[in-house]
Amino acid sequence: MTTNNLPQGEASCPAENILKQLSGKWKPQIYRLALDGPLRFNSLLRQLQGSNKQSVATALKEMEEADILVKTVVQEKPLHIEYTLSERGLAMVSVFKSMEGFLN
Amino acid sequence: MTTNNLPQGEASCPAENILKQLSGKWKPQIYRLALDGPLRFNSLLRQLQGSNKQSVATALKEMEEADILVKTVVQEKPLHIEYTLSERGLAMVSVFKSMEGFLN
DNA sequence: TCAATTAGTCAAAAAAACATGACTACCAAT
DNA sequence: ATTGGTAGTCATGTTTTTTTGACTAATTGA
Repeated sequence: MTTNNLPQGEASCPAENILKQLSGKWKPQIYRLALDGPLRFNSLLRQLQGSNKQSVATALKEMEEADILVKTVVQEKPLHIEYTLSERGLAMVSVFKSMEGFLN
Repeated sequence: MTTNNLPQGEASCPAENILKQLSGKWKPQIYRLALDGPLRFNSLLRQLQGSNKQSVATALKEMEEADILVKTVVQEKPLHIEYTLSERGLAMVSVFKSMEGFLN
């Protein structure tokens, strides 16, 4: 059992939720790449040096659940999936911008 | 060995460093309490329900190393230690402010 | 001098996060 | 029919983070 039992993913400090949604080994990089355009699984995997399917899949799923990314099935030539920043995800660029002043 | 070998705590994505400095199970709460005034170890421990000495000590040390908190020995009545937000730490309030728009 | 409060450290265990390798399933082209 | 690309899942193992409980050491008040 976890030590503090709060409703559902609710932290005692508001920022905790956002921090969790953005942190982890791959999420910041995924977020950054998503700013440049839609992401595709295998391509992403190749771009994230040292990553692996499992971790990337988990990160994508969590970011989707957190409404940062939106997953779309693209009905085209090779029928594939795209991950794009949601409206909320795009708005979060302000959070990253605010961090840029602290690059020690 | 870690999968990516970059200089020293340098991440491939600038925000990663800041995110690391602020995340962890206790850091956001500690940060928040520090906004209200100087922190003292035992008092902090009591306020952070479900925490433990070790984790709090580690968080404090890391936040000090990241120049978020400053540790001071206070030469007073019961001779104690205080943790206060550094200039940089205080400035980081803007990062937390920017997160407040995303309280899902 | 005894007990409490100050602020921790240390070794070990438990829990959470991350990585590995095998496997699945669909579609398209050869 | 087989190969290769799409996007994953699953069980397992390793690594990192967090917790537990015992211990230390200086200071203070009775």
